Formats: sequence, structure tokens, C-alpha cells
Amino acid sequence: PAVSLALLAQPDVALPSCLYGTSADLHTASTSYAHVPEVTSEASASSSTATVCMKNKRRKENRNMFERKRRTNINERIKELASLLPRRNEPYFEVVRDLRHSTGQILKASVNYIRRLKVDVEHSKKIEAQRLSLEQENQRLLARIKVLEAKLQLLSVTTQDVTSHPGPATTPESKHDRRC
Amino acid sequence: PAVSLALLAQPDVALPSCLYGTSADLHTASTSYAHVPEVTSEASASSSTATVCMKNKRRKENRNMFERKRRTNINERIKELASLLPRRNEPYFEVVRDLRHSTGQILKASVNYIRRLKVDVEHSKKIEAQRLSLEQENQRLLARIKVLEAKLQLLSVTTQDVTSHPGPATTPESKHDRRC
DNA sequence: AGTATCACGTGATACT
DNA sequence: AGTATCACGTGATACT
Repeated sequence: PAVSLALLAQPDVALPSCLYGTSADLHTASTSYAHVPEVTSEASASSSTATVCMKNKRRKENRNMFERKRRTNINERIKELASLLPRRNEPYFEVVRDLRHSTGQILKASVNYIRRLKVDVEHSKKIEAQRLSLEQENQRLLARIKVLEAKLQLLSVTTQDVTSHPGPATTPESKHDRRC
Repeated sequence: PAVSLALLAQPDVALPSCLYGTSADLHTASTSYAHVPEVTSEASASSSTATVCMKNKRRKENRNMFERKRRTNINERIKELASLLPRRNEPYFEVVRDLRHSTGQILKASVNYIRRLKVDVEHSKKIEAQRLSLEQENQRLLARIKVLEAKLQLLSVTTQDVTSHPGPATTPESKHDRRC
């Protein structure tokens, strides 16, 4: 048994051996790991070893914290994406349907949603162009109406001069019902 | 030394001890782990232990594969999102700018992008409404023009009847120059 | 050396 | 028991 035990211990001894902090302490025997440095007889001065261990542990915890932060950031973005997706009874809900529960689904839904929005924004450009040309057409029509109205007024004045009728300007038809 | 070695070995012995497959085999001493079951003297029949180990290893590898698949799926979606973001010189590039390099940035860019697209789609609804009302206005104006033209024609006929002038107006005059 | 990102395997957890 | 998801710590890697 002693041989296999030695083999078992070997990887831990070969490694810095104090790299195992935090998580290892949480769910395995932390006390046994704490004693390991003294077992490695060929190591450096006993006191400095401990401080190096502490330093490494610090560093490791720092690193883990950063990684945790990174993950948190990503998860927040994904939640943000989820919150932007259309809800039931909102315009684009059909492209999103049940894709709301897991990360993968939220991302898929976001992809669908963006694709759909892009199409619609593209389409809205055409609408905008139509709106613009309609606006111009309107200007033209209004100008034409002004011209026609001016002519009409002029003509109606002439007509009235000739026929001597105090006619209502807008309805010249009634004026010459019994002309001829 | 023997005491601490025993303590070191303890966690592995206490656990199923063959749960450590795949990854452990890759970067630590796989051979030593393979011999562990025989060390635990109180264990079950030696042959069945090995098969159980294999089974567990299988199961574990399966699980790892599934998890890997899940991650791959998520990453593909994120790449898809990245591919949907506007490129340089494309319409909405300003909301995306440098946010293209890491997962977090891509997600942030996607959030910005969707927000922006939503605003624009919302805006395009107003444009559409305007377009519609312009269209109706156009119809009204066209109708008005028809009425005015009809009136004008009528009046010009009358005028010509009375004054016998070949009117300088736009069109309908030439037709009934020599009527009467 | 410091800093940030990713892929990995794995424990925890929940739903079936 | 089976299946899927997440958060975690960590090795690898790259850029500074």
C-alpha cells in the first residue's frame, strides 16, 4: 500500500503544492493540504514557504474573482438581451416564441430578432422613400390646384362681367342654367 | 511523513475513486490512479470494480461531451450575433464601434444594436402612418383637381360662347373652338 | 510580469 | 435514473 500512496501523493508534491487554495479547501480535506508544505523536505525555508503560499493563494483568488466578474458581465448582457426580446402580444413575438429559458435559447432568439428587425428597417427605407415622393407629389398637386383656382376665379370674373350675374364664385354651373 | 501521506490519499479513497477519468488521466499520474481500487481493501469484488470504473468513466465522458456541445452551441450563437452586427460603413456602425473582439463586447454591441433597431422600427411606424395619410391627402387633392378642371372646362366653354375668344388656357379650349 | 479571454471538466441543481 | 443548465476554478494562450 505504501508504494501507491507515495504515487498518489507525488503529483501534489511535484506541483507547488500550495496552489490548491479556495475551492479545494471547500469540498475536500483542507487540513491535510495545509500540512503538505512541511512534508516536502527538500523545500526552501519553512517560514518563507508559508508566505509564498499565501501570496499564491491571494493571486489565485484574485484571478478567480476576475474570471467570476467576467462571467457575471456576460450573464448580465445575456439577461439584458432577454429583456429586449418582444413579449407576448408584442409585435415580433412570433420569432421568439419559447426561446426565453436558457442562455442558448435567448441567444438564438436574439439572432432571430435582429434578423427580423433588420429586414423591417430595410423595408422602412422604402416606405420612407415613398413618403418623400408622396410629399413632393402633394406639393405638385397643391400648386396645380392653386393654378386652377386662379384660372377659375379669373374666368368666373369674366363670365360675371359679361352675364352681369352676381354669382356665387364656387358654383358657376347654376349661373348659366338658363343661358341660351 | 506517512501520516500526511495517508491524509493526502484520504479524499481520493473516500470518493468513488474511479470518478477521475479523462482529464485527470491527461495531466496527472494516470497510472497511480489506476491502481487505487486495489488499495482500498474494504472495497467490493476486484473485477466488478474495474467495470464499474469503466462505466463511470463512460458516463463522465458522455456528460463532458454534452457540456462541450452546449458550450459550442452558445459560442456559435455568439458568432452568429457578431456576424449580424453592422460593419464599417454600414448604417448603424456607430453603436457597435470596437465592440467586436470578445464575447462580452459582442453581447454589449448586440444589446446596443437591438435597442437602436427598435427605436428605428418604432420611428418607421410613424413614417408609415405619415405615408398613409399623405396617400389619402393625395387622393383628395386629385379629386379636387378633377372637380376644378371640370368646372374650368365648363366655364371656359361658357366664356367662349359669350366672348368668342380662343382662350389661352391649358387644354380643353381647342376642342370647341367653332362650336356655335 | 500583468491582464484579459477562452475552453474545459465538474459539482450543484432542477425537471422528467 | 436521465437530461439539461448553470457557476465555478483553472490551464492555456495572447497581448502588453
